[in-house]
Amino acid sequence: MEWTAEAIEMLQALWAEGHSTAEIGRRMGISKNAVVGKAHRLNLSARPSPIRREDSEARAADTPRPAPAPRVAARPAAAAVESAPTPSPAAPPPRPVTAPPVAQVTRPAPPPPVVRAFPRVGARSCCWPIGEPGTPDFRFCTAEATSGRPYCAEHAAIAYVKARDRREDAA
DNA sequence: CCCTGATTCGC
DNA sequence: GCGAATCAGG
Repeated sequence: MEWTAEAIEMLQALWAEGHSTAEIGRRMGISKNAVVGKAHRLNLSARPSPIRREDSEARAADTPRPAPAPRVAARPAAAAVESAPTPSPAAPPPRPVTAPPVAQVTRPAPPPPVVRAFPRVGARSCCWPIGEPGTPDFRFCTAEATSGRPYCAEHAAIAYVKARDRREDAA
């Protein structure tokens, strides 16, 4: 693979659009390894990795436990329905009266409702890039994005390809 | 087995 | 520098 300036820009553009490395590879006709390798070399490796490579033995001795990870539940509406915890049909365990008297003094403050009032989720502009990123005439598509998609209908058709058989397309 | 990204290492 | 092989997790 000859990494021309154009190729690198395309890689960065697709990378910035959030495509997977394999997807970028497909769109550019190269392997995902090439994409990952180049991205790594370009120091733009910033995508959330599914895995964590760290030796667990070295840090086993001193586990500082930096943060208790206060599970901030965001996402108000979407995709929160199906993961609802099943309420146990059995009766709730009666609190034994022998509970330590000072145990419940410090009640954790109830988390404030994280209801972000989204301005309008369904009516944003298409974010399909027009032109070469970094050049003065670079802009984004001004059409209205379809609901739930970052692109307008026209560009969504280009951006989203059929799940199978997407070996090559309009790149 | 499909996917994901990360790292290694011969070239 | 490159990327296939490999690793590691979902």
